[in-house]
Amino acid sequence: MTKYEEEIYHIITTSTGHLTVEQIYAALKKKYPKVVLATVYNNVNKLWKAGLIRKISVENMPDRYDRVIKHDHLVCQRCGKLEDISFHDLTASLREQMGEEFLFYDLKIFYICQDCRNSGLAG
Amino acid sequence: MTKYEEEIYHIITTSTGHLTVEQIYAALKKKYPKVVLATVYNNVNKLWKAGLIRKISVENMPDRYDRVIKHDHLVCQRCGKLEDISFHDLTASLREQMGEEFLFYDLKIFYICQDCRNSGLAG
DNA sequence: CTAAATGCAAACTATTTGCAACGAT
DNA sequence: ATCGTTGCAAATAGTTTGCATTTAG
Repeated sequence: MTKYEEEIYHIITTSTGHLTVEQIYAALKKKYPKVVLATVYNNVNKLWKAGLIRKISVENMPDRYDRVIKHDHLVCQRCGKLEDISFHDLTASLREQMGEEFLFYDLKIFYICQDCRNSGLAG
Repeated sequence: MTKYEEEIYHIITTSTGHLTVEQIYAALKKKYPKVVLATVYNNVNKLWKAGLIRKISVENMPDRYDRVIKHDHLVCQRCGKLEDISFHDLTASLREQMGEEFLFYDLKIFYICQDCRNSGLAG
């Protein structure tokens, strides 16, 4: 692992923030002011292809990166905030219903987070 | 509903193909050669905001559009192909585990489709 | 020395926006 | 007349690529 790869991996896996490339870039820049965005993209892709980090795509937002340990996600439909949550594992049940092996599954629950519910705009 | 809105809605809901904007555009152009891409984007967004169609984001591919009737998705990790599948409904179980209401959930199962498994490149 | 990683700019893909012209009330 | 829709071009966001330079083994 190169310096940046290691650092980026560290940033992603120690944050609970489900960071975007821009956010990783900003964090990395504090320590290495000369780094450029493309380097972050390159490294994030490398880590992802190596299976060391997880990529999360949500409609209408930039991709975010996360630890690979198995867990599900709660997505606020209003502000886009992402939180980890671990529901009962579905692997066995899904495999049985499918009648076939699969690689992994991705479960997202969309809701309105407490912050958004509080900050008015009822609905 | 305008002419295009209606037509686009029709294309999306009668296809099983989980079409991208480009594909919708191509289909629409056969009937209305003068339509432009931006119009497809605008209408697709309008339909989506109105809750009439569903948007599907998968890592590393353009968004696709689908019917709104509740169902899950099978995604081929290799070629990106998307298929519908309906697993046992998880709503009650998730709500119970969450202890809170949510809007909806999104379940994707990643696998290698038969076509990809056949066409060599073992693994 | 060599191969891989980085900085940088340019390219590219997907998508959105501004605006003038058009079309349907 | 008015207001939303369309065509069109330009802008933007997110991401990838090519290449010369730097860095690490």
